[in-house]
Amino acid sequence: MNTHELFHTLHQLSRHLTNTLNEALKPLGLYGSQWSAIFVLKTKGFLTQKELCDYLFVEAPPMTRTIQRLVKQGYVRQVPGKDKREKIIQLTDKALLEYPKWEKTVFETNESVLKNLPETSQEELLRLQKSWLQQLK
Amino acid sequence: MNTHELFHTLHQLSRHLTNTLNEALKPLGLYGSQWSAIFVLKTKGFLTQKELCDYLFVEAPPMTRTIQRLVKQGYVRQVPGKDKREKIIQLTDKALLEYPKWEKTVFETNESVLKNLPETSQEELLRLQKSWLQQLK
DNA sequence: TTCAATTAGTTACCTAGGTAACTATATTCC
DNA sequence: GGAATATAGTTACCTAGGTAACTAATTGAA
Repeated sequence: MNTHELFHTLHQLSRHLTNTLNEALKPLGLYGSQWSAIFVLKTKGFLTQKELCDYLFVEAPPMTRTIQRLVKQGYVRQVPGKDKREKIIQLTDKALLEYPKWEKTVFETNESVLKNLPETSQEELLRLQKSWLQQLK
Repeated sequence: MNTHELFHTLHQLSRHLTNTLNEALKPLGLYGSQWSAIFVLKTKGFLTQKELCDYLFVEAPPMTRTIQRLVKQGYVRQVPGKDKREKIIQLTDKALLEYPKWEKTVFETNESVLKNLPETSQEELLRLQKSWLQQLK
């Protein structure tokens, strides 16, 4: 098995998709890292920063930065938790208003990079990736 | 098809593997980006910086940094080309001497993260990734 | 109960990789 | 041949994400 090629193509795919997403989000004034946090917050309602980190498997410092940017743009609110160390994060009305446009853009971008990959391949790829990722944790 | 999950797991896999590789290379005094350049130089002999960029699908500025670090460590030499804008990059004897150890470390790291993923899955994954990547270019 | 250990979040600084703007050399076209 | 254009590489600066060291709050144990 050519493990080198496997890692190399995976790395390139990831970079390519990140770049494509960032380019699509640029006119909306968002970055990919912000979108990933927004997406989780939209589906989960509200979370502490720690929970957001755990969910996205990202360390705390980059998450602090992402959230501070979102706060500055008025898309996210930080509410102190019962445990006063915690900050509970939630989307603002402004964000909820913009959300459908963001989601549409991301969805269309995803579709466009997948349009030549058969549906069965997409599903097989997802299955293999999930299985691999699970074994790594 | 859940495109979001597909991109999310791909991104996480890529990050996880990058981190694992960097951790394994740390005691050798190398970073992953340096290894990827070294690997290409070892298999191709010598290349201009431009050719290295094209091969790794990386922009010129990060490649400049990677090479400058390798030059500083004495693992790489920059020779002016016939076209005086170009710099031809080649591994030094010092690098060639260390190479087997580096390769062994990387190989073992790759094996360790793949050990629970069946060979057939690995091959299928590589096939799907290559096919997808090809369609994106 | 008080003092040590743990935890949530921040700050500072590192690598990876991207764009924009620049320099210096090559190429093209009149 | 000389001016415009293209190309290789560098520099400056941006985001993404990592570790180490720190603060403040909480938990646990003597």
